[in-house]
Amino acid sequence: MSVFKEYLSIIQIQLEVMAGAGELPPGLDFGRVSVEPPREAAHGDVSTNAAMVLAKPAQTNPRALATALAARLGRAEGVVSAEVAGPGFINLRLAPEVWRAELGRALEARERYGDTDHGTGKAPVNVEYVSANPTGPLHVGHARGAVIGDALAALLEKAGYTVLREYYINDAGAQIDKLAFSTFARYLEALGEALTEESFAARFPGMVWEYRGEYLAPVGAALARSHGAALKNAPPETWLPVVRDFAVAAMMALIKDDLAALGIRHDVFTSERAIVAAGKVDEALTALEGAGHIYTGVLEPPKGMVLDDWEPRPQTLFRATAFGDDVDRPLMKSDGTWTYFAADIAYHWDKARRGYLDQIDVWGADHGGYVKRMKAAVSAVTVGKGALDVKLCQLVNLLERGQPVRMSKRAGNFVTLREVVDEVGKDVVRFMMLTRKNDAPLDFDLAKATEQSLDNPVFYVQYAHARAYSAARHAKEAFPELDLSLAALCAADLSRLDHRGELDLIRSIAGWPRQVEMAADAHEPHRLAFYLFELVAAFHSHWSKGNAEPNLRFVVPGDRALTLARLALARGVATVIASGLKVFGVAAVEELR
RNA sequence: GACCCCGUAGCUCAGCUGGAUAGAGCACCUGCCUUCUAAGCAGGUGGCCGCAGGUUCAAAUCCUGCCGGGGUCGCCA
Repeated sequence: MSVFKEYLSIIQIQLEVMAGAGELPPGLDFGRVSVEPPREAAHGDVSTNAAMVLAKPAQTNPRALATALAARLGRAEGVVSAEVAGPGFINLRLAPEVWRAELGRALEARERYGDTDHGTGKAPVNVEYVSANPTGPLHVGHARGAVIGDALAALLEKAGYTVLREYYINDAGAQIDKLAFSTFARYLEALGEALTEESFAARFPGMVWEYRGEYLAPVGAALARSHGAALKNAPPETWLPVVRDFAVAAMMALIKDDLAALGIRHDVFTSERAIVAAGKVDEALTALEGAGHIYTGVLEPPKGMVLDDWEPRPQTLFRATAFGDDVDRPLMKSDGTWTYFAADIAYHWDKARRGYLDQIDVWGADHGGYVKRMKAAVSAVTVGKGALDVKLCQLVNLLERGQPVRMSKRAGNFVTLREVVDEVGKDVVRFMMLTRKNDAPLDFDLAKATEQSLDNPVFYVQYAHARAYSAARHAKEAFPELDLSLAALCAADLSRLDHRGELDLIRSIAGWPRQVEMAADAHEPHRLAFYLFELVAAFHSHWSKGNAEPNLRFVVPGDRALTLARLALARGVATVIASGLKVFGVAAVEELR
């Protein structure tokens, strides 16, 4: 339990007492009462809005209620002072022991510090991310969704939720046929029959050679090795299913390798084709039909757009408008096969049926137009019990010293995720992807990402972690026999930490559990990056005070007890950094090179 | 035309489930290395929070309407 939650509960108890004494009407809802650090540190340690949110329902004025409550809180354990301020805030100043005790808890918890039971007992959460089409290697845009999804999953787990990480393989549809044809071209090439764009078009009328990248060459060669020339002169009907499966398997292997290089893992890979083949689309849609959410109708063309080939046509439609969407959405193509949306409904229905009513999808921003209908669908298939949150990831602008790196997927020379990871390392890629909120565009400068300076937040944070351990190494020189085990640090006399900068640092550390909870509630892992940045800045700042005032250094020759206490503080900072970096999947190093 | 995202310091962005005097980095200016890592720190300059209304004790935050940038728009995935 964080310090803030602890005092929230103390405040609630005092409010109950006041209600019992007739000072407040019975049955008030304390749900909006919050306890947080005041914006200005000068105002105190923790602040509550209790009087302001309860004044109206209690039919009193905020300052009067605040005064009465503050009088009681002033007598609570650990409270040094309780003051009414502004329109009715109550600012509490807590005894240093309260904060020092929290530092002790952080040390004992180690990387698990900040873990909460916030999500314990709640519905398990399904986080779906990456879900790139298996038609080629991942590029940097995919990396963003991958990292955000992975970090969000870890964050939710830290907050006590049960989480399943899932990847939806879009292995059905026209794109996959194009992949198969493109692979077949490479197969012919491997057999000595290199195609040109013209000969490809002549041989496969109506099909374009979509995926021209070199990465399919080894797949074509492997196909030639395993099937020889057997497919060479067969008609497409014969080889298509074979090549399709072969190519998809090869692409998924490629993608999983790319993900592994980034340290991303999934618990479950679900195939779109398997969903369709298992009849789940029919099942899901039958359920929707039974509920009256499906009908045959004619859609209006979108206004303000020119669509030459628009023909009004009766279609099978999902009544998405009943669930907040703008128009009803088609489920069946004119050739009688399901639309992508229909399969996706079945997929989300399947997730819900597996027990995941709480679903999160991480998508690229180009899918923004799809959000409402999918939320509508989840709402419909779960009969209102489920909820879908969609995190849209904006573009990543890849830069090299401020200049855009050209990316052209068509020419087949787009910058792959693998290239970027090889150049700057997975930790850097991961952290950088989390330094912006998902719906803001992200500039990713390859040169800055490897710089060791304040420009590079990854370095700045890791540097602080390394510094904390560096202090311990130096302490070993001053006190060769000093026991620096975690147990010894936990047993340190923390009351020696009484400098303002030290107490500020402890308060920052103590804010970590609250940050985790807020970030988890908002489904926004990037918030932790900003918090870590602030914590680390405070640490560097305090550290540097030792330059001018040697008595503030972490290692104080001649005072082993003080040194031990300060090393405990440094370790506390390192603990929170490690705890945060673990959520991000980034290594916390003890030494920089 | 509709829908979604964005608009905060010269630049890149936090803050947005309403709270006190709106923050950080970069850039620019001024300081600090016989030193536990100066790979850093301290200070300064810099704001009609896109515009206009509304709700509220309280609005950068919520609502409405505009303006500007991006994305998407039946049988692509």
